[in-house]
Amino acid sequence: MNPSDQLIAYIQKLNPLAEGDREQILEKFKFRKVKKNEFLLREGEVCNFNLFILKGSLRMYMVSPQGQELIRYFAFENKFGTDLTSLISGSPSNEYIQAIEKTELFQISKSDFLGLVDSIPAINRVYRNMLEQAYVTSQKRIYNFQGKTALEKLNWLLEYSPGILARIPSKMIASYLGITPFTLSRLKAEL
Amino acid sequence: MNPSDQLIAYIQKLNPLAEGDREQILEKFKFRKVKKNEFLLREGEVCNFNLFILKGSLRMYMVSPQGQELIRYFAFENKFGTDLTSLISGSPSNEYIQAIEKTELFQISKSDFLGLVDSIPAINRVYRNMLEQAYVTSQKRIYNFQGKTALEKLNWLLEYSPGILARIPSKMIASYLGITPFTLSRLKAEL
DNA sequence: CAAATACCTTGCGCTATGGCAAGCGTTTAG
DNA sequence: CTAAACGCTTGCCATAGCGCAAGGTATTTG
Repeated sequence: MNPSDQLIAYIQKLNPLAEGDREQILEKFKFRKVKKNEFLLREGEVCNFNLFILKGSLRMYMVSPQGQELIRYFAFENKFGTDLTSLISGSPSNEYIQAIEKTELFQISKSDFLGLVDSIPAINRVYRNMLEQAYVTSQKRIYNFQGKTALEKLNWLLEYSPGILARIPSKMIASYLGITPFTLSRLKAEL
Repeated sequence: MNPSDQLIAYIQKLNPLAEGDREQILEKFKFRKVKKNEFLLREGEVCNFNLFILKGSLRMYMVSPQGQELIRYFAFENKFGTDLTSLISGSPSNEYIQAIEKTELFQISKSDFLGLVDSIPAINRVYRNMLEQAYVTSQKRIYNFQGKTALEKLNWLLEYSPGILARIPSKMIASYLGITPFTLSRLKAEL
């Protein structure tokens, strides 16, 4: 499937498009290839774009005062990704967004995106869905990590995202789970 | 300050009210007193209301499959509180909402609230603020708990919510922090 | 292709936190 | 007002997970 069809298919799963919407939408989304480890956003920058991932994966993370990377989210193909907090507020981001693999994506500026949100009902629905999902996802993460052992957290991750261990460096999985790479390595040995 | 003024003051801090808005708003919010430990929502029920707390406090929590209570949020005076996930989706809640203290609040039905969101700009702003805050709060919680020790989590809580230890049972604080009451008790002894 | 780099694993000892039991103080309810 | 219930503390022991160091493997880069 070509990139444009992939995006349109995603949108149409949420809401049908009216005559002419397709062109209006595709006009604003810019295709972009990013290399492995390339940054799309760095701490301190204002996030003024939204991304739709076609192929590959990104990670969103912050760096703690002690210099430790804390991963908040892995974004794979057919997901929108951005730093919502910075996007909404217009304030500088606390996060980095970085490609984990060689990645292909569509990028749209904040103003173009918000324009489409207002003018095209299907995109309005996409945005609402993003906000709701973002909230629900973070709630789930809180509830599933609360007082859980490393093994329980790992099992939870593997359940809703099987195969992730083979795709993403263990180091990053550990950071996402809030455990050390050592502990993760030992757990994997017992699976 | 009387309850009506308290609510109106809260709203006006976000956005000014137009002529006649006050009456329209107050008409829809019902004053309600709840006893300590009284439930406002139970797991399995659909959350079709929004609450504004005038006095007292609520807790939102879920019960894990192992029967453990996991507290997500404490809501104090001058805060809106609801189960956003259930409210938005219309699906049954995974949470309980319970009064921690004797509490006075305003309750508004989902439909009345969404009506005001559409008809009164200031309320629209209130809702947007709720959504953004909800998301930002949960992000903060994730980042501040990730790989942190019990003491670090406690210090973080005390910083943004000093005095909470004197007001809320330790048991609940422990549940919120994801540690055992025993550990919390020991930490308090060292503060 | 080779050297350098990054990543993963594993062993060892240590510490923080959990689990449990007992005792105390305070709140609740008849 | 009293008994029961509940919540908090504290001691003791068990253990999960961390920190560090060393060695092996894979990946990157020139």
